[in-house]
Amino acid sequence: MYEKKIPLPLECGLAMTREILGGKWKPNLLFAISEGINRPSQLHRAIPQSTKRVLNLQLKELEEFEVIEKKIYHQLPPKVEYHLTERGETLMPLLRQMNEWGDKNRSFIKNIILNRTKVLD
Amino acid sequence: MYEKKIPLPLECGLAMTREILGGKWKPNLLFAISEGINRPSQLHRAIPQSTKRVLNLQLKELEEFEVIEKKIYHQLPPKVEYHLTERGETLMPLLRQMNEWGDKNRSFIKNIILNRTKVLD
DNA sequence: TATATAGGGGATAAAATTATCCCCGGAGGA
DNA sequence: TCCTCCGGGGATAATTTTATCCCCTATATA
Repeated sequence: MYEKKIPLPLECGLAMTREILGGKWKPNLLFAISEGINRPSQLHRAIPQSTKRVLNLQLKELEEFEVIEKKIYHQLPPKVEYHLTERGETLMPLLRQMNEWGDKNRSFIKNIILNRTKVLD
Repeated sequence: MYEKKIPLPLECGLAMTREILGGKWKPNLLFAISEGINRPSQLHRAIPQSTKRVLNLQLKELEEFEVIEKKIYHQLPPKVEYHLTERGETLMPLLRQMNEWGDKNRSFIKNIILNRTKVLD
């Protein structure tokens, strides 16, 4: 695991939340898991822009902070499931709000992004 | 401005919100501005872990997405104020929730972070 | 035998974000 | 004259995060 050289401010609530939800795919993973997409391969299919590898890394971090838990079925073929913990459930209202805000403002943001380069020529 | 090589998924609400709030100091800036800390120098004093430079960059991005607006008083010495736009106001519930969640879970997260290295020896 | 599925990770490259350094103009005070 | 404050930014380094590549076990199926 990567060890930060610049420590994060442990007194700041915003920084704490950022530490948990800051990963690029973490909100999507949590959302998907909350919707019953629990197995690694399913999650990868649900988020195909990412990679197995990256998703595994982010899942591991979510697990480290006990926001999700990993159930390993010792079978062959192997089976693994991720589920939200109680702590993880408390994040869902936040995630839903994020998703809503993004949806409501999408077209506006989209325009700004798409027009950035076009304005210059 | 940096131009992304990997485009962000414009269809995803979560990604949209991340695009706006993802910067390291953006939540803190918005929070501070909402509390009446409006001038650049004040903001820097409020967030001394960061730098004028970095704060300026992040403020500019927040401005680009019309989450804050910049009022320039053409005076000497110069005076500048940032204020939330209506769009920016709609982010505040989200930011407050982030802050609360982080506060409530701080001690737990703190322990995990602080014990990471200690466990190994 | 070859390919697909399930699960996984080490090593390294690339991308993206932050930080640092040092400079600018102009006003005011010691 | 020197230092402080207000505002700002270019250039570049450093840090941090993601992505890519390729390999692993084992079962099942064409």
